[in-house]
Amino acid sequence: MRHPSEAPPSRGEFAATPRRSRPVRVAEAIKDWVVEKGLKPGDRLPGEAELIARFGMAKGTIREAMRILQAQGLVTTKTGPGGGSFVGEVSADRARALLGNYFFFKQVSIDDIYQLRIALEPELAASLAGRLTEEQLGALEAILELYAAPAADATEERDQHVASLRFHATLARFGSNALLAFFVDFMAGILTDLTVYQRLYAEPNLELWRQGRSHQIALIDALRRGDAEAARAIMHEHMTLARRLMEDQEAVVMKRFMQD
Amino acid sequence: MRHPSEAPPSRGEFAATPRRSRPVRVAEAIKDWVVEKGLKPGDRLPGEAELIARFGMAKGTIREAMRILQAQGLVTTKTGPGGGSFVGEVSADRARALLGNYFFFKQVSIDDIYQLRIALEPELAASLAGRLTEEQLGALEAILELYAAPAADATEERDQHVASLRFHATLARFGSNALLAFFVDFMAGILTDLTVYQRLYAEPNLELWRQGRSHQIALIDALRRGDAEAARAIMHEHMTLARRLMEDQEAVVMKRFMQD
DNA sequence: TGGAGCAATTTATCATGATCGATTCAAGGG
DNA sequence: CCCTTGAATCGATCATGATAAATTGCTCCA
Repeated sequence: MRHPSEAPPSRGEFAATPRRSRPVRVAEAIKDWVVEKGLKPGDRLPGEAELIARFGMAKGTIREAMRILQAQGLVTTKTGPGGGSFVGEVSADRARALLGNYFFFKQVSIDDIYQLRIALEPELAASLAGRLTEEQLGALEAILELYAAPAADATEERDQHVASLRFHATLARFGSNALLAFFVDFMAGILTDLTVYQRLYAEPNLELWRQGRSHQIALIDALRRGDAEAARAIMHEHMTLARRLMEDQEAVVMKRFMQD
Repeated sequence: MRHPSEAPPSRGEFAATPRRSRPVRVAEAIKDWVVEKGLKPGDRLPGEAELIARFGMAKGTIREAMRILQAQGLVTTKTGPGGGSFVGEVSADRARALLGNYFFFKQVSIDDIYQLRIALEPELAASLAGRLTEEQLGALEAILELYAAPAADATEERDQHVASLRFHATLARFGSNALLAFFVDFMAGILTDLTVYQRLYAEPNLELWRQGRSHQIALIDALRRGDAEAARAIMHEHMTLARRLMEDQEAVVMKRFMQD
């Protein structure tokens, strides 16, 4: 950039704040630009070459800036003709992974998770009563079929618990409150990871299976009837039961990066 | 969600799966390496030069990988002697910003936020009853002093609301449940941004000021006394009041990137 | 003549390596 | 005590080539 080809047209904002590195500043400039222009997911961003010209910076710098935006899930980029960078909606999976990183070094106990589930899941259930299509109710019932019979061994038990958590995650995704849906889904995700990677729920537990399943059957019924208060009460009991049965388990903490 | 079927196969070396770009693969390798070694925040990572040698890749590739990890808040990097890259704990601010990106294109109404606040904040208040030091209680009371008198104009009104939200954010940070604390803090952050950037709470509202303040005073008292149920009830009433007064406001949605 | 398949071209991003600049800390000299 | 100097390390640039994918266009057979 110390060359005659230097072209600093729209760099007035940068010169003032050399505090952060250039790629970071470029990334933020692009973010602001997207907001300003009101671009939507799928819209094209300028290509590498144009950005290089626009910012008057080297290719590597621009590429690092795009990596930042990619890592945050804000843009996706394709190679080839017609390729380039595009505005991308942050996926729920990526958001969960990024948030999971935050909790990596924090101490989060099973009981912490259940304190939240008890507060949130009944609210979610109540808000969905009478608002689900038959197709959606059918999807929930299909998940229930995955553990129609008690588990025979530890492996089967684990799979059933993952399926059971998918029941809650699915319910969450049906919700119209994106915030509530995400939080519930996030916690189901944590528990799924713990189940799969940390051998949580290692012991088959007939009592949890029987009562949990009957709760979920009753819940679907209440949702179909549109009985919000019943749905809330059932979910509350369901969560309270699960928490009680979890008390035996060790207070495992999060100790792994959730993958994108 | 991740299922056992898509568990990482033989990702021992990179050449096997060129599905994702090299920088991404390097970043994940470093993540895994950190987990494997059980490194803690502040621990040193290999320098650029060593990573170049270790992975046999070009400097730019390594740098892009580090940018990815920096964007996720997982590493920080310093120049100069003794510099290099270090494992970094993801800050709450960054986590809020990253999660905020997820909701950027989602429709989130004020009512959605309050549905969650009503469910969570009382729970937080109850869990903190009798668990705060006098210093912490003093910090809360200090915030209260910032709006001891009703606001005179719109600007003052806005500042008072930001301070009021900081009351909730501060309370959240005192909590021992990191999950609950983050969620409450996150929503206070959203409302703060809406207040500052979108002229929410534009009209001085004497009723909200009077009742809100008396609620918070009563809440501090209950917290000091260690009366969990009273704290829960007061916070619930406080949130319900706020939601009711919010119903007049338009159902503004999130439309801006929260800054890092 | 038509068109299905395949290879060459085109247009992007992706990756490399050499080189120079900027920043930081710490040790010595005024 | 300041403050210059120097070494270590990341930061940025440039030129060049590699790789990937959509398009073009050509061949060849029915």
